[in-house]
Amino acid sequence: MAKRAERKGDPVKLIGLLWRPTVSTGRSGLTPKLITDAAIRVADDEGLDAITLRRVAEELHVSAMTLYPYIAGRPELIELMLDAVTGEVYTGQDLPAGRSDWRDRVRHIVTANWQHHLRHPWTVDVRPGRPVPGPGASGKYETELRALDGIGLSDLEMEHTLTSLLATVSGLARETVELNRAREQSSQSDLQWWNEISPVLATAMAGLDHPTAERVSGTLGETTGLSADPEGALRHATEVLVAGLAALLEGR
Amino acid sequence: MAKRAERKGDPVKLIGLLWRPTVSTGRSGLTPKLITDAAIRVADDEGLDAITLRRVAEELHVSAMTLYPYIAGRPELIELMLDAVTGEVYTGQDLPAGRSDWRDRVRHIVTANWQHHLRHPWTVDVRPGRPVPGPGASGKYETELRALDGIGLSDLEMEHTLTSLLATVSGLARETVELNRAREQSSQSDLQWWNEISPVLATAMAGLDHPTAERVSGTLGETTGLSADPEGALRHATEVLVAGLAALLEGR
DNA sequence: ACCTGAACACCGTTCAAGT
DNA sequence: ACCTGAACACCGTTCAAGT
Repeated sequence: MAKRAERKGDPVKLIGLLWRPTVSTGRSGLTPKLITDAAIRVADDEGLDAITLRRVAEELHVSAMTLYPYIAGRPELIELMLDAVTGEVYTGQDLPAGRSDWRDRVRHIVTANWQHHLRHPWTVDVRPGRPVPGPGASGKYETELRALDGIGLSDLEMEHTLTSLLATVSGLARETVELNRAREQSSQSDLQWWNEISPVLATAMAGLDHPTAERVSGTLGETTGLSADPEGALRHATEVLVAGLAALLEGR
Repeated sequence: MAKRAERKGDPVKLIGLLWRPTVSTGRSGLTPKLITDAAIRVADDEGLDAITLRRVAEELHVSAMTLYPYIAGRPELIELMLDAVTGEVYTGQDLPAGRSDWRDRVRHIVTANWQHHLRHPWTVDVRPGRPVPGPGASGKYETELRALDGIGLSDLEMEHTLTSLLATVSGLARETVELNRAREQSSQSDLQWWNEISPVLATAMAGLDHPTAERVSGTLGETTGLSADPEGALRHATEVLVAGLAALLEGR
């Protein structure tokens, strides 16, 4: 486990794999791309923890050690997986830059990234590192910056807006994904869960007074039926961001 | 690894541990709190991956198996660690609700949480699950909601504002933390790193045209000397949020 | 009654041995 | 030249054995 995190990996080698994924080096017919696609299937179904070289190799009917010459190691494989799905965030739908109103372009970036994380839940579990740009991430970055270009923001403001926007989306997607996982694992709705917890919690918290928290989470539960509402938070955050950018641009 | 994620853990037991951490069950003198504090020291220095029961037990001069009766298991220990540091986000500084301008209260929440994540970098690596409220998280939630109370937002808007705000901070802190880790591990500055990568990358990307991305990351590099700037993105996002909330409130 | 050693079923990765 | 089995140094957790 500790060992996993320690190996550094060679960025130059990774770039080669990212940009030339169909070059085969062996006689088994394997390519980085074939391995990556198989791994994405496994991760979509079983989560990032299921991505072990033994498990992916099994999927491809080879031994785990066969994979090493093609993908260098586990961290590199995950980078390859991430870049592959990142490149598909806008496939099958129109590009954000196509919308005439910049507000709609911002909203489109938000929903496309949200759907992307829910389609590939493991993406919220991947630790970011020093970004080594692959074709997928590069193309997405260009697509999204274009949607923010020409509306009156400076280059730096465009970069900061996009970076923070994507951090908000992925942070809230992470909460949603893990909540869904918890719901599945316990096969309990939020209400059932709460009913099991609350008597114990009431005893534990006896004497403590958190009036604001009680009022607000009471309202949340009554309005949404949920104990936490990251998706609602994202809708709200998107509109606040749009209003804030508009105010910023108007003041010029 | 897969096994780690699979064990569910008993929430009722966890609540007991969270709220009565100094109850000792054995003759070794250990308590959940002592174990938790030792684990936090290890994690602050060596990261979340270093939190193995063997490693924590070594710190306390007992065997790994001794810990089980006190902390139930690794996932529960991490929850205990997280709640403990969460309770200290505002210790040693004034509470956000003390500021007279709500804008300053929002900014205070942002900086306190940012510093918290940088002080305990492992916090950005903990997977959120179904939240089991401990004393630390409950107190912080009350503190932060109070800072947003009475400025004209509905209960639901307060909740959504806080949730999205914290997701943005932790998402950007996560990027910063992992960037710092990568910089330490490679002992390379962003510039050195870039000089090693860019010739290989230029060859790989030959023929591809990403004019907006090139222009914007060029500006970012020239202005900040960095290849990525999550901290700047947070400053920008905070001001946009404040402006957006102000616009929302004015329209009423 | 509490503590712990050995054991189980996993990991990523290396390296020598097979084909 | 490519593929792979055994081995190494780890995990979390269980359970029977020790004190």
